[in-house]
Amino acid sequence: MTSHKISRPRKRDAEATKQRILQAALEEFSTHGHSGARVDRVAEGAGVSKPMIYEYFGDKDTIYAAALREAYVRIRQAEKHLDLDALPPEAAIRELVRFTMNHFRRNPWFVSMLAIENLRGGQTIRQVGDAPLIQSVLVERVGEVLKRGIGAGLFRDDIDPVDFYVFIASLCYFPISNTHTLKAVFKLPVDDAWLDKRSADATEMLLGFLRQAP
Amino acid sequence: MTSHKISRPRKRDAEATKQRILQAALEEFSTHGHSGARVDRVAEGAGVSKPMIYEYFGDKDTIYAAALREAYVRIRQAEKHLDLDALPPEAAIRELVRFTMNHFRRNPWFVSMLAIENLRGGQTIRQVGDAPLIQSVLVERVGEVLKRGIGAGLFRDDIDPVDFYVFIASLCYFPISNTHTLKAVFKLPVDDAWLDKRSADATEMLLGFLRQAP
Amino acid sequence: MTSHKISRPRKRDAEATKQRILQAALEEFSTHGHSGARVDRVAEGAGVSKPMIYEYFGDKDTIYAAALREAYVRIRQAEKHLDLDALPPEAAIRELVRFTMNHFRRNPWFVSMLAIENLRGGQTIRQVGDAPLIQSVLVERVGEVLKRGIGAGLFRDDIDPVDFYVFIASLCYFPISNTHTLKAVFKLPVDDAWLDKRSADATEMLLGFLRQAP
Amino acid sequence: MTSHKISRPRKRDAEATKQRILQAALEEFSTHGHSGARVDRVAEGAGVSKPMIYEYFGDKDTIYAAALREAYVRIRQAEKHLDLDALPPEAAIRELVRFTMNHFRRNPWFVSMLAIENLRGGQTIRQVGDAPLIQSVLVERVGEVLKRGIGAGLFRDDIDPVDFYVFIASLCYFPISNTHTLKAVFKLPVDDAWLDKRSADATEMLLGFLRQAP
DNA sequence: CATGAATGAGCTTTCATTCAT
DNA sequence: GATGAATGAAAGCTCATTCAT
Repeated sequence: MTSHKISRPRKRDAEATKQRILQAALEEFSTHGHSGARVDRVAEGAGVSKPMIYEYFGDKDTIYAAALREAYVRIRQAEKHLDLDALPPEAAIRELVRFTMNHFRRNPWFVSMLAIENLRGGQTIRQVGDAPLIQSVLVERVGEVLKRGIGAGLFRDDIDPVDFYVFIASLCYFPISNTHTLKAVFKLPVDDAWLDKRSADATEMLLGFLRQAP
Repeated sequence: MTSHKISRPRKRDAEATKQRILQAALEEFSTHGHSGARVDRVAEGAGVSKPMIYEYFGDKDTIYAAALREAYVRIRQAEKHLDLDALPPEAAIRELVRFTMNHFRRNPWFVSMLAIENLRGGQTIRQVGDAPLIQSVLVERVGEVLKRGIGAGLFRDDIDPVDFYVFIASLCYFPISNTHTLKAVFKLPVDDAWLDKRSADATEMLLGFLRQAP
Repeated sequence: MTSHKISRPRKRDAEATKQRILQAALEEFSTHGHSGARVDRVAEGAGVSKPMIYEYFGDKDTIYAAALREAYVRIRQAEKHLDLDALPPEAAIRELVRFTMNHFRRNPWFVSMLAIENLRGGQTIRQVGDAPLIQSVLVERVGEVLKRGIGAGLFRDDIDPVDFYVFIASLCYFPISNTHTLKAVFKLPVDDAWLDKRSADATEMLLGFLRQAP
Repeated sequence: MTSHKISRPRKRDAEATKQRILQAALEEFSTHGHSGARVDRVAEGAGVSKPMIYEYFGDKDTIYAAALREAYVRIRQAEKHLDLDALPPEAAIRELVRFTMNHFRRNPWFVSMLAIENLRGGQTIRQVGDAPLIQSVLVERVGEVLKRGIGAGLFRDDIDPVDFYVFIASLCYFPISNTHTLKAVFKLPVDDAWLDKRSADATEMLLGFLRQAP
């Protein structure tokens, strides 16, 4: 998420204003959590007055819900850039893992929003529903790759794409989401090099798993 | 007749009170996060007056730090019950994964505290330091098991125990920490059965990885 | 082709708009009081934008003043329908009381405006001045009836018409203005039947008073 | 209601503090109405900080309810000082009217609270219920006097005490509650002399009514 | 030690009013 | 003339923290 000051507010443009608020809200909530977020800071970040925010969204919870939804929308958008069709199955898996790791690494605000929403018991995501907008595109890609791999006799055929995607996500999410405790507790150097190695090892692990007989 | 005689029980009481506060704080912070936690609720949960809490801890941040430390202490305590010495290397790995998964599953407050502290950028854990009290015993166990496995020619010899433990943790942590979004977004039934399957598959994945030539 | 031709309709529209605002304001202020009234709701009720309201009236206090004045204007208008000339004095008094009671009963917004303005210490009515527009027609009628009654030797001759009208008003106003507390505190059934009985009794009371020797 | 600054707050006395808040709330609500009342002013008037008020009462509506109840409690207290037993029936009625008029005149805050609560549709009084604390003592007195008058063959026997009390109240309430509009609209000099005359005339009117055959 | 009473500072939300088109 | 967009100022309410007993 680019945090450089939003370009000078073009006044009297409702849609643009709403978008600026959303952007600021996403920054604020992902950095401070739900209770820690301050509507004042959202207003300042968006370059608008507080009443505008309430005009457009109603109350803090609704701003949060909108920000969470926005997080998913953006991530989904970013995921569309992944194209695995040209790659053979195993290479596709490699690319998938690499992509996922980078995805989380470059969009830590998304990882934060996930953590925050889960800490809240998923109250909001459950209501946002709106599956098509929210569901990861990656799962579809995974499904396609697995099918190709199975067809080529390379992968076992008893793996659910969602379950498998959760493995990928698990391996990529944790080192990013828990960077700080990993550094402090295990003295790990959670930097790009370490994450790249992690990504590579995870890939091997996952491919090994896929190659195993059921 | 000095007051000497009762000074011992007093101390006992004080210690017990402090412990009750810690327990209440742990519950409060893990369920509501740092900003969401309320000192009033901690006091009520501990059955003491608010000034008591300030007497013992100073301010909210310090209570939080103590609760975080307490979380690690308790988890470390629980980890001591794991004994892998009697098991052959591969069985030991299986047990380790099983144990870790159950560990997170049964102590969701710990998972929450990890998420919370990481969202805060690890501010506190970095200061708590106190490594010996905090570092996971599991890493040592992992180290021992890996060594035995390497000695027996079963496992590759280029794996760092900490790195490997992080793989285990990744695979077990994510489905627990992100239960709610997994349910809402992927319609996954994140229940005991699903988690057991996950644990089993993760085990295979990890063993496969250990068996691979470097 | 000047714009002259449409200037008349414009004026008509402007006047009509102003009237709609006044109507909405009257509703709003009489139901919510001065502080409780919301300019937004007046705008919505009148079907115009807020700036329009400020264009026409200036500020909330001025709207209130206009609404109060409007209340008096309307009431005065309604009072014109009372014709006592054909009735003998005692019947005229009966009709007068009946009319007043119904007047308050059917125009509770007027009773409310009176209460509201008095709670505000009469700040506004004092400034509105504008006596001719505001003074009740009823007082004149009362004066005429009393004169006729005195002339006929039926009524005592030391009664001031205004004072007497205030008696009528007192007896009719209170049960309407205080309906809710009367219901709650005295369990009175303040409905049409009860008010009719009240009106009848009040009439006897007032006639008895008029017949008494000074 | 004495409005001179309350004697220096004796700190750390919960009951006294609560009472001071109640006093200040009564002043504030009766002067400014429900929406117009400011919690800040109540706090200042009571010599406490705002949080104290919320600690003791919860929210603005509850403060209002407590103030309304307090108004009734005080009025009932004041009404206890009326003793009619020694007076013959007609004198007792005279005294009753005189007392009621003075009651309203000296406690305008009570008249205001009645008007305010009625403007709110009696929302609160309906919930306060609590009849014994709220019902006027005067009604009982009226009942006793009427009974004595009927027994002495002086009064008609078809008058309900409550209904009759409402006549008294009507005649005394209106000139007080509507002082300001009466002054502004009818140029009436609503002062002590005028109110005394009113009281006297009302008495005659009411006695005449009581003496009439049914 | 222990606590009921109290508060400064800040948070979310509202509202009369104005700007800019 | 008309309005959607915007805001300064304040209102109700909360919370970490301290006082006084």
